[in-house]
Parts: sequence; C-alpha cells; structure tokens
Amino acid sequence: MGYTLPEKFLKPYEPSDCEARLYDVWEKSGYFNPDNLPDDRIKPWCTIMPPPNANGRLHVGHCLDITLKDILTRWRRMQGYKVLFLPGSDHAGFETQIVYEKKLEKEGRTRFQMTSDELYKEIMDFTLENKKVMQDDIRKMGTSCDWSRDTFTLDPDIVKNVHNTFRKMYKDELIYRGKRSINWCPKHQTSLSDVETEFIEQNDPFYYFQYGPFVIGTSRPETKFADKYIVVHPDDKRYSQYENGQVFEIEWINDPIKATIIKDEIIDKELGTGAMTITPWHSDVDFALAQKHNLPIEQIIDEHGKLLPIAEEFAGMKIEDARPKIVEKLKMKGLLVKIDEKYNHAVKVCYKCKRPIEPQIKQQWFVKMQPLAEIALKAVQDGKVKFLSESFEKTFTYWMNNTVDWNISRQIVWGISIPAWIKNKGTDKEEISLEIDKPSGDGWEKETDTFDTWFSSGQWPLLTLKYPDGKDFKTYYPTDVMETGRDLIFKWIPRMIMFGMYLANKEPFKIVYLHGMINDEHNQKISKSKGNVFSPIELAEEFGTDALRMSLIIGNVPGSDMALSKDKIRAYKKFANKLWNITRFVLGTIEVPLTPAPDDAGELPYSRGAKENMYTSHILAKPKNIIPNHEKYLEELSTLVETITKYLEDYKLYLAGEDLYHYIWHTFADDIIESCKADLESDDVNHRLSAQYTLYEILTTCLRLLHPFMPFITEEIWQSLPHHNKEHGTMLIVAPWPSHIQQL
RNA sequence: GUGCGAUUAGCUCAUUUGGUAGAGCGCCCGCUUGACUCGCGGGAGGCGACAGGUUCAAAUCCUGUAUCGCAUACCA
Repeated sequence: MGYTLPEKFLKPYEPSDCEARLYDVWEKSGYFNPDNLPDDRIKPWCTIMPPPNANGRLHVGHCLDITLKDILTRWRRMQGYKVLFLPGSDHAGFETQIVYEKKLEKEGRTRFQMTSDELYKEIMDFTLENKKVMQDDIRKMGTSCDWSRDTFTLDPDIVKNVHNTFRKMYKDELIYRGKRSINWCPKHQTSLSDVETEFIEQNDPFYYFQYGPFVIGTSRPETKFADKYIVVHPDDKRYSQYENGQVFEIEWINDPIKATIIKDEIIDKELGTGAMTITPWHSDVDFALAQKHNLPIEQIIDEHGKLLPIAEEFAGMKIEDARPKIVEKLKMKGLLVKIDEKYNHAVKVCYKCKRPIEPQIKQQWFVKMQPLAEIALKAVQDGKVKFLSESFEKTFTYWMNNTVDWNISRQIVWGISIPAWIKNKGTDKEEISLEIDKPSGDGWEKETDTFDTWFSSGQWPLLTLKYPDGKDFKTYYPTDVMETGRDLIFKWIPRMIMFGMYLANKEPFKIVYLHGMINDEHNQKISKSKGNVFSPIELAEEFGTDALRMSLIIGNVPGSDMALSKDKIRAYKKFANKLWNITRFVLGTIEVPLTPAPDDAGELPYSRGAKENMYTSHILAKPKNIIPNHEKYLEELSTLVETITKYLEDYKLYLAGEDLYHYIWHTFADDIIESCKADLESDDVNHRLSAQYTLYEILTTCLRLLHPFMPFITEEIWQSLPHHNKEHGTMLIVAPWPSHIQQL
C-alpha cells in the first residue's frame, strides 16, 4: 500500500555508487543497438562518433563531442526513433606515429633503425592497447553507442573499401601521381598536406644582394646557389632596357654563373626591388613559374635539411649554420647591399614539430580537388547539408573555392597502404599499375607510402555503415547530424561531403554541428606547453559524469569556445544532489495506493484515466479533483516540455540544459514544492492527493526531460520509483519522451 | 593584408533571431523553517568596449573606431 522510501535517499547522492552499474545495465539491455529497441521502430536516426585517435586517453574535446551526440541520441531514442550511435576509432596515421616516435625517443630508439614491419607491429600493439583504454573512457561518459558495430579504420574490410575508392578515383582521373612541390617535414621525413601545416609569424633578417645589374632581396640566401633566372615585370620601366631571355655573366656565391632574364606579370613591381631570382625546387610559387617557362629545376637542400654538393664548400651544412656563412661570403665578395634586420613574415611549419617546412619536388599521389569541391559546395548550396552556426557556411564556401590538390601519400608506415605497383619509382620514367597482383615484367616495386589519415576518415560515414551494399548503409545513410570540433571544418567535414557526394551521390549528414574548443577556467587554450591539461575522466570521477556532462553543455554555444572550471562542474554536482533531495521529498509524501483503486468503491477520489495523455505517470492515479493552483503547475510543465523539445529540435542544447536546471531548482523546488507543503499537510484529502499527484507528475516528467543530459542520476532515481511500467520495462533509457503530440 | 567571431556583474559566460539585463562561482546580511548547509531567505554589483545612425523601442539591426581571439595568404 504505502510506499517506503529507499534508504539510499537518506544520504547525499553519490555518483560512484551507480554509474558503472547502470552503464552495465544499459549495455546488457541491448538498447544501444537499434535492432533490439522495443516496439516496432521504423524511422531511423543515426549519428556517427568522430573516431577518437587511438593514441592516448580521452580528452575534454572528445567528451564534449560525445556528450553532445549522446544527448541527441538518448532524446531521439526516447522519442521512439530507431536510433544508432555508431562508435569507432581512428588509427590516426601521422599523429599516432609521432606519439609512438616520441615514445621511442624516450627509450633511446628511433624508427629509422627499425624495419617497417617491426615498427608497424609495435604501433599496432600500442594502438590496440590504447583503444581499450579509450573505449573504457567513452563508457565512463555514459555514451549510449552500439558497441556491436564498433569500427576501426584498420579493420580488413575498411582497408579493402578504402583501396576500392582509391582505384575508382584513379580510374576516374581524380587521383594522379605527379612530380610536384610538396610540404616536406625534415624531422618527420614525410610529406604533409596543407592542413597539416601552420604559419608562424616571426622576424628574420632580410638580405639584399647584388646579382649582376640587379639587386635581389631574400630571407633565404642558402637556397640561392642554383638561381640562374631573374624575373621582372614586363612593364617595369626600371628594367625596360633588358630583354626577355637576355643572358648575363655574373659573379655569385661560389663561381660566376650565367643568369637569364624572364619577364612575367606575376611579379609585384612594388615589392622590394621588383626583381627576384627563383628557386623552383624549394618554393611552390617558383616551381609554378619554372613550369610555365619550362625552366630546369635543381635540388639544393636534401630531405634532412642539409645543403647538397651544389653548395660546394657549404655542402653538408644545416640551413641554420650555412645561412650566416653564406651571407658573410657574399659580403666579402662585395655583393651584400644591405640587411633589413626586422623583416616580419609568416613561415610555414609542420603542425606537429613546428619546424619549418622545406618545400621539395617529389613524385607523390594527389587527389584532384576542384571537381570534388564543386560537388561538395553544391550539396551545401542546395541545402542538403546545413551548418550550425550558419557563419561556418561562409568559411566552408571560401575553402571550397580555393582548393589545392591534396597530397595523400605519406612516407610513414603507420597507415593504410597505397595499393599500387611502381616501376622506376622516383624517376621521370615512372610506370604505375593498380593490379592487385604484381604485374609481370621486371622492376615492379610495391608502393611503400601510406594514405593520409583523412583519406580514410573522410570516408568514415560510408565505411562504418558498410557502403555500398550494407544493410546499415541502406537504413541509416545519410546520417542525421555530424557533430565535431570547429577545427575540423577544413580537415574533415569537406572531405566527408566530397566522398559522400562522389561515391554515394548523397550527402553523408544533414546537419553539421560544430562546437568550439574547451579552454581552461581562465579561457586559456589547453596545451601541454602551458601545463593546463586536465583529465576529464578524473573530473567525472570527482564530480560525477552527469555533472561533467552538464558543465560541458550549458553555456556552450555552437562555434564559440568555452571556459570550463571546476567551480562550474561542482555547481552541477550540487544540482544532482538537489534533484536527489527533491526525489526524497516527493517520494516521502506519497500516502496513496500505487495503482488505481478498484472500480469505484465510491470512497477514493480517483479517476482511472491513466492514459489521458503521455504525462500520466503510470504510477499514481490522477485524482478527480486537481486544485486550480496545481492545474496551473501542470500547465506550466507542459509548456516546459514544449520548450525543451523545441530547443532540442533546434540543436540548442545549451538552452535546453539551462532551462531544465532553472526550472527544476528554482521553479519546482523553490516555488512549487514550497507552496505544496501547505496542501500536503491539509486535512482535506483532495488537497493532499492533488499535491502528491502534481509533485510526482512533475518529478517523473523532469526525470525524462533531464535524462539525455544527466543519464545516470535520472536512471538511478527512475529505477527506484515505485512503479513497473509494463510497456517499457523499468528503464528510463527507453521511456517515452513526454509530449502532447504522439511523435511517430 | 584578407575573412570570421568576440567585447554584457569581481571572474567565466548566457539572454531562444528589437520590447524595462540573467546564471554559476565569488561578495554582504540573515536563517540548524521536518527534502536538501552540495541547503533556505534577502542584498550589493552592469550608461551591455567606444562613437554615430535606423526605430515608438537596440546588448540585440546598420556604419565607423579600438582591443582581443581564430582562420587564411603573400612576402621572391
């Protein structure tokens, strides 16, 4: 009859008492897998986890990713969709190899002393080990993803599919092998794509040298040994006496050389002296110019950043050692005109080691970007893919209109192999074969380069859903929403749209939700060098996962960065406890039977309208007389339901979370409970029952609304409620979302 | 240089697309009120960067200035 309050409510809420247990219960229930969800669910809803790099622990950015997606996932699941949240992990080629190389360095080893197979195997072991840790962390965040569909970028079927894409693109002439200027990192001994480089502003000396009758300016004297062409603007009056193709014999660094004049409009007359020499091997601009005029090109600096024999007495020296010595020599020869000490310019560096990129000319694999950019841009312009917030659409459009061909080959072992055979590799007489077996004839070698990681992760929605024939692909593609960090708008998002449109002729997702970066409490960027890195998992252990999730969501506007402090997380820990105590109070008031009374005995003022609307708690029968004040509270509650639902539909999770927080604490607890206390003590049974029903109704509705945000505490309370909902078992994870309107 | 964004309470940030500014933490005063001291009640504190404009009405729209952040490019 009456209801006995479980003892646990007499103590403050302790997240560690239930979190691991509940996750286990959820996982074992099978509800993470859409195929096991109750009822006949027809309408699919899908989101794919940005695969965390399997090279370390979960960081706070991953937590935000996962929380945002998990909120949407849990909400849609409660709404009755056939919901799939697909997890996965990324081998993260270059990134992981660097992490592993650092580890080797600490152990006094280097990858250059190992065979490729040894290195590959060691990194694989390392990655698989980390993957487990990472997945544990994902579980701790309460992530309701379907582990049975977990995918790793190096799974054999994924690799096979990536190879197929490569072959198809080669056949469609979207991939070519070409001798081009590439970004070379002298430390990591690999080429890099443009998104793997950064610019650092710095001040360097800028030198002016006498070059025959011309004065040329440069910040890089060490590249000038082979400069045999001097370029001026055809309209530059200062140089009008010279003819295109005119040759001079001039004194230069080592020996006299013959220099030829080239006239080209690309030159900026205003800049410096309006005359420049070119170094095609070590500058992509110069390379383009050399190609245009069909000039010979010559390598000056080797792959390790050392000068080649052409530098004669400077050969073998590193750039930074050679530079002052070369300047000194030119000065001795009277060729140094002047030095500007403070020349501010941006230097392209490797985004990992921050060392200057040395452009080199190499044979590499490239993706022709323009046709792909066009179809991706069209998908966005046609509204098939929408960005949150809208301003990202501009950024995206700009990027798509300014693509450069994408270098997809990396000279590292950790990655998906490029499935090609090459004859005379590295020479101008290269031959290519994409046969699976070694072609007949001599001289064929297997390509040793691996794919840029983004080549596989760019196909992630297709690969995980088993394009082209998989059942999941047919059911869930295109997916509903892609949520990820705004730093990936260049690296990842465009590639997924390109591959989606190219391979499946359909957008991979309808909505792109880009969140900002999480900063520390002083709004400083989190970085190892600043020493402000923290472990989100430790915070979850200290304050509860629910509190961490709330602190990541509330106040987090799409696209803007957010400061995160312990105080903020602590505030939501308190909120969890508040909800716990609200529950204690509400459950403590119940004095009525827990099921509707038998047919009118004429004594108890109940109706049996347990299904009048979906708010009905299924626990307390609705009394016949709800007093007007309480009716008003219930009406306000339905307004709240509408508001929260609307916010979620608009992806305004930060507002939904904040409103729920505010309603539960400052409306429900501070106003409604306080004002109901008098009714609960009333001698009039109508007042008492009306208040009990109202409070219970509000509590259970709040639990459902809050569940996507704070899954653990809400489920923990839900399972302690004195009811057994026969339709959905007793699990909140599959309880119906409150709504006036039947959703599906 | 170009593009995007920001500038609101001591700190970190909201304000749901124009209608008399809100939260958390901090601060001050008062409460051991039978749910909760991880609490309750009350309070101080903002010309919403600056200068103009549109409007009956602007933190919100427009223009300009300043500062900061992010992205992107050239520099031979």
